[in-house]
Amino acid sequence: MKILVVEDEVKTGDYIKQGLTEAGFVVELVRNGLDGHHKAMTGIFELVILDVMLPDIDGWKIMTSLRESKNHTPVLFLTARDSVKDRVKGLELGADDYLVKPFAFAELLARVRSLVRRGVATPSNTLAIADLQMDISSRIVTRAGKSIMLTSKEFMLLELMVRRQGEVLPRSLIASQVWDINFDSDTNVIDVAIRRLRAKIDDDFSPKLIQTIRGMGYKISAVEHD
Amino acid sequence: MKILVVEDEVKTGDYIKQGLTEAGFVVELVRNGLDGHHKAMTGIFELVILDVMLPDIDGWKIMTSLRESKNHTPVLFLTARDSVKDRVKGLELGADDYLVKPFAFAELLARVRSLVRRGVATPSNTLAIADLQMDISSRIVTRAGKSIMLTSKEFMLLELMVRRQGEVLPRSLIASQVWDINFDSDTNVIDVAIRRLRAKIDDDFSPKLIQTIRGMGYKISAVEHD
DNA sequence: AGGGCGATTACATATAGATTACATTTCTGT
DNA sequence: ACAGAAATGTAATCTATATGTAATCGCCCT
Repeated sequence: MKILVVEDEVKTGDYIKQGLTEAGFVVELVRNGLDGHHKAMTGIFELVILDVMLPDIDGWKIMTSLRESKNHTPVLFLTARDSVKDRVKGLELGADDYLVKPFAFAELLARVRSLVRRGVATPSNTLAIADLQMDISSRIVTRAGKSIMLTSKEFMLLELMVRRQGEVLPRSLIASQVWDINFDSDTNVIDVAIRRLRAKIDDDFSPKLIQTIRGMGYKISAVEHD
Repeated sequence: MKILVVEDEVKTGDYIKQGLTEAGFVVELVRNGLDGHHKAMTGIFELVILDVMLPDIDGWKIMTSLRESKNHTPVLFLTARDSVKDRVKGLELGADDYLVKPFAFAELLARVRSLVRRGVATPSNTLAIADLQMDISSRIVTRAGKSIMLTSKEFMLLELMVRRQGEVLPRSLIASQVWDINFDSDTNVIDVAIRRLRAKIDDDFSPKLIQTIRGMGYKISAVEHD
């Protein structure tokens, strides 16, 4: 659930980042159009929040360029007050929604949620695998009926794995989705995080959900392999 | 809770906003139909006050569109003259009330209060969680039968949390719903407010209702976790 | 058997939130 | 209009803990 925010105003950017992070998203904040464009093109984001007014490349160009290269990541525009033209223009270029500054956070969150939901198949806000259940909005995780408290990182990690259950997730993928993108490879945060997660959800009595695929990464699945 | 006012006449708009703010509501004022419509659609408002006569999209259209997309936020119309046709039209479209301009502010306030209290989400005007009860209109809160006096901010905060019990509410969301904070992330008003609320409703004897979800926000729920 | 990968553990540190005291603003009653 | 009280916001300090780092262990695998 990664969101890219391209915003040059420091305060606004920080505000958005913090808020969305609290709401459970992984947020990457970039303060200029060039980097923004570059990052957006990688396509690993589920949503791009784009300020129209940027010092270098403006929001429209990024948007246009994105769509030209068949990138259909939902885009939410931030426009200045009193520029109805801008909003119309944005929607014509293929933006999915817009927001007029200044805005209340609740409003941003509402829009983000609706855009993200549209993109991904999340009918309800609960995920499950075997006897493990996770409710995204209340952040309650249960295994065999017993409720489990997870920390923020643990929760994000588990959410990612359950969303893509059955797949083997390379460390690099996990790193880019749960941690910040530029990641020095000589760290073992992920291993440690997995360890901590296992300690909480895979006790000795039930079948192990998290498997290690040596040399490849980690996988979560209901059936145990040898 | 939050009220959206869509009104193009500057003077009237400011007047309404100021009055309602003084009456303890959080008010968002928008001066054209396009933005008004857009904002109303987010559904974060408890009431929408709509001027019928707007330069771009008129009030009826906004209303209709809102109802078409299953948005049942109460709507209060402001009409220019007392034409029975208009009144009927409005009510047919699903408006909840109307007011003829010019009006005395006291009158507006009375209607607003009655609409807000019987909001869709609250068939009765009491909310409850575990052994805590809150009567919205009389503003009486009791825990285990014992009545508790809350200040205005405390009440709004609790009301928000109880209305969305079980959900984790990010600080920024709380800020935008209970305070009129938009871009001021470096304040700890919310933490302090929570502290004060806890002191009143979560004593040492009964199970704690308000939980802190580190890095995420706060949540109110009947069941305690470890 | 040994090289490499992952598991495990202990530790350091950064940070979020709790708490408290104080300042300021708003309300109330005369 | 004023004084005093109550509510609310600000700031500083304290505390708990989430998370990252690094060092060591263990065990597959060819």
